[in-house]
Amino acid sequence: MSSANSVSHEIARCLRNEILRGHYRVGERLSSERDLSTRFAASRGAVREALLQLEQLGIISIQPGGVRVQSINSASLAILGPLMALNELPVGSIVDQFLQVFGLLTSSTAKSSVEKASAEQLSHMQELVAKLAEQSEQSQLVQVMPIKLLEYMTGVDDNLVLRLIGNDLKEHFVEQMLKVGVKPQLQLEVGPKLFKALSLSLAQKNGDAAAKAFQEYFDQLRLSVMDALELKKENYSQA
Amino acid sequence: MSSANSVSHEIARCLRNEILRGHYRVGERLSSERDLSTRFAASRGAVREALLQLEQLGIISIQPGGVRVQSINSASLAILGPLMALNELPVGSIVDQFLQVFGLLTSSTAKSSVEKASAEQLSHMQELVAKLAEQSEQSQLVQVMPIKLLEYMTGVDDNLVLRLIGNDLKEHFVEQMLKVGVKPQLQLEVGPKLFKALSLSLAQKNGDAAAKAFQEYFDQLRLSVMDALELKKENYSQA
DNA sequence: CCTACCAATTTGGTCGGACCAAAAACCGTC
DNA sequence: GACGGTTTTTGGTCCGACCAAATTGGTAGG
Repeated sequence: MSSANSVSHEIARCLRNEILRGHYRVGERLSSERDLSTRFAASRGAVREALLQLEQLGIISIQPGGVRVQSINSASLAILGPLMALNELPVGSIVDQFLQVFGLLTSSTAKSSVEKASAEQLSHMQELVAKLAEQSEQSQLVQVMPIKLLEYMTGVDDNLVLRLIGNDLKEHFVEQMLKVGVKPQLQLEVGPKLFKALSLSLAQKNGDAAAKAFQEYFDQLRLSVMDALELKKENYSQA
Repeated sequence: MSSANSVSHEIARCLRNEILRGHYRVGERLSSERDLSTRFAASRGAVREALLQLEQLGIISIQPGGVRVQSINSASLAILGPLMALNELPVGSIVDQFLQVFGLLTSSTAKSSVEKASAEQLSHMQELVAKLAEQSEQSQLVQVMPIKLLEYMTGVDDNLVLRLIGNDLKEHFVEQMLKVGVKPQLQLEVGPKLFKALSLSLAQKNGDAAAKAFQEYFDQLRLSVMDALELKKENYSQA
């Protein structure tokens, strides 16, 4: 990112959270730029830049006469991150939905990439999978997700639309999960099972098999993440 | 949208197109805000607001010392629209990729919504399908895509992540295709086939069947759209 | 009492000039 | 040719001002 600590970004963050938390009703007018500049003890220019960001996120609509709050349902994908970062703990349902979609896209990418891959690329994927399998045997590292492999597959698939969605999804989510410190406890056999299935599907250049392997993996991951979230939640309520 | 005809938006549009057209190399420095304000005969404030928009799109990075161009691969999903609107005719490969992903997400939505739907919702979907089938028999209207049905299914599914992706995808694409005037000539039996399959899957509350129906429909649609694009392309090169 | 219309006010959009801190560019030195 | 310090450039912010469009509020008419 750029200067995320600038005044305008700070104002944007604040207003964004207020809106996401439901402090305003849909269609309601926000304070005027001048009032906001007073409230935040900032110049009107800074406020304008902040509002412009929120407009790009699709949560407000700037028009002569006033700034109006829009429904989150009509927002841009980029609000996902802020939405999940709202509370100390992301809302479970959204995380679940996220993993569902992410799994879907990942499976599709896997299928496509395996089918498109050259012999050379296939063997490189094999290498990556082997390395992952090795690591997973030695230690249950932070490395819950075979990100490297995924990125490589994304490159092979070369579907810009898919890549762009992945950008927004990853950027605003993965880091968020890591920050919260959710460490899903996958069943021990889930990882190796994925790698074995992947290795096989690569050897056979079977895209559907690769897709299915990822799909099953993500289903397990979803369950684990939800469990981990539950656990965290209890800890919070105790503290 | 808001005041899309404002100076700052106009500057943003111009610079955006330049970047997307590859007038700058990745990492290259853009002109300074002051120089840009001279070039566009605008105030520095307007230029700043324009740059801020491009930053939100993820195609530039603003930092003290200079504005740098970023790779489109690391951009946000929101550049899809502008990317396709670059030339009179959108690039075929992107349209293809788009329809691929859109079909995938639609199928997923269909599956989920059918499985989640209440009896009431199911019957409403049946109605919509019936209405569509009726229309498709009478006339080959503009109505290539059962948008109404899709929106309703999205509502039933109630997956925010999916909905947000859909927002960005639809907003920037569907209107674009309509503007260009691409009218895919679907095989006559494709539409009715979809409706029949959908109706059946609804009656049986079979999500997988609904998903499959949409998948096949989109596969056909993809082919038709690509053909239509080819045709348009030839017309252009003749003119 | 409600409606339609008109004026005053508010609001966003733009401009110009100014200052600061950080980064980049430059240049002399070793 | 490489290093370190100075100068310049660049983004970040602020202030005050003007315009046009939208909102608001009051007024006259039904």
